[in-house]
Amino acid sequence: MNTNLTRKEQSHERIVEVAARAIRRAGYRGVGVADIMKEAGLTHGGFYAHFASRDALLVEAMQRASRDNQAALSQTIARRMAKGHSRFSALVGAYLHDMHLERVENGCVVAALASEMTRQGDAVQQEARRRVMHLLDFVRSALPEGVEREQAEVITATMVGALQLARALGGTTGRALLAQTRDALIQKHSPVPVS
Amino acid sequence: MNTNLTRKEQSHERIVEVAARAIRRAGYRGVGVADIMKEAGLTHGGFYAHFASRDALLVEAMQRASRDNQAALSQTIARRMAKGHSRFSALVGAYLHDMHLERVENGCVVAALASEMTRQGDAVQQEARRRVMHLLDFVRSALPEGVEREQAEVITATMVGALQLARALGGTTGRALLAQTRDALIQKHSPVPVS
DNA sequence: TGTACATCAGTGAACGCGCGTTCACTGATGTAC
DNA sequence: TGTACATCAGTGAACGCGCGTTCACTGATGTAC
Repeated sequence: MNTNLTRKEQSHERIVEVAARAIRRAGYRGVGVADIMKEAGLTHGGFYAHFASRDALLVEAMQRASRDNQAALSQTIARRMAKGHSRFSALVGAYLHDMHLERVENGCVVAALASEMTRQGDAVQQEARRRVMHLLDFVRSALPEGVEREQAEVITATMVGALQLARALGGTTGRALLAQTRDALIQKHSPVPVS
Repeated sequence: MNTNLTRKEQSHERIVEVAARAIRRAGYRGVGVADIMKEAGLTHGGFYAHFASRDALLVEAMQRASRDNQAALSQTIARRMAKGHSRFSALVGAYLHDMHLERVENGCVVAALASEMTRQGDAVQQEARRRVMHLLDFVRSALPEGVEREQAEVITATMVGALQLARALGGTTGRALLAQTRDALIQKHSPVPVS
């Protein structure tokens, strides 16, 4: 943790970090202000010295969740590329990894919250749009040569949908759906078509 | 409405119907028991003469939403097939219709609630799994000849994900993502490959 | 056909609980001289 | 270096509100004779 930060800035960071995990685990409405503050080692009264409202925290938490997740994905992708994977198959393998079935709180914020996004206040919805756009950019930048840029939208939809359905199904069925989707995406967009 | 039903059964049906729309519009936690009863023309006190708990209503509401939506989809698909579409392109066109961007409350219950499913009580989660399985069956039964049955999982994931992302993005961007996904799915699984 | 009673379906007040937000206060940290 | 004071960051009680659930009661419907 950066020690150049004020005592208050450190608390702020801690609250946002806790919230970034909490909203992915429990949903936008799943965890209260008091719980988040407690998990950050504080009491709930101080909350409004840090944020204008609960929604303001949600906005920062989404940014943080998105940043952390894409950093983690980038690392995994780099590792896989070092082992000989293409950038694209590394992305698909990392995003649709079995680990993300259980560990929702460390995963993609879009997949964790997609169906709730349209039901939030204006500020949260606006940030949600940005997070979706950002995910689209991330996928777009990993597309193989020769694949139309617009395919990023379809691929992202497929990955987000697959992760959600696999989580909802759970168990063996869920893992099978995830594996099926991984294979289909990688095969379809592999540089050398199998025909 | 079936007149063979008791007065009480008619009320029950009405409550479930209202709830089936409410959960898709506002999420599992978005509408209270009192609101639902009011919209059904009743007062909240009578609720527990109809359901053991709020969760019990959610289970019935999901079944109802699923049934209603698949009936509507089937009709639309039949109309499109009569105009010369293949069953599969009729399904994709119906499911990913622009209309469903706004009209969440009449749309697919899985797309409306996917990311919230893992956060519900046991009974609701179990019913959610059934709804996902049912949607997979529905898509599977519309696959073109020669397409592997397992592709239903990938196609369903793509459609559910696309609808959610398009809703979250909203406006022109959302409609573009939806159109892109429609085209890609229909082209990929068209009986005569364009190559 | 009419009367007396039982059952049914729904009413509305109330309870307990949790939540977002506010606020007067406290102890720690930083600053001026 | 030490003292006096201001500012900062956080505390914890309290408020208002909405929600799921319970329950004693009421008016309507059905049934027995």
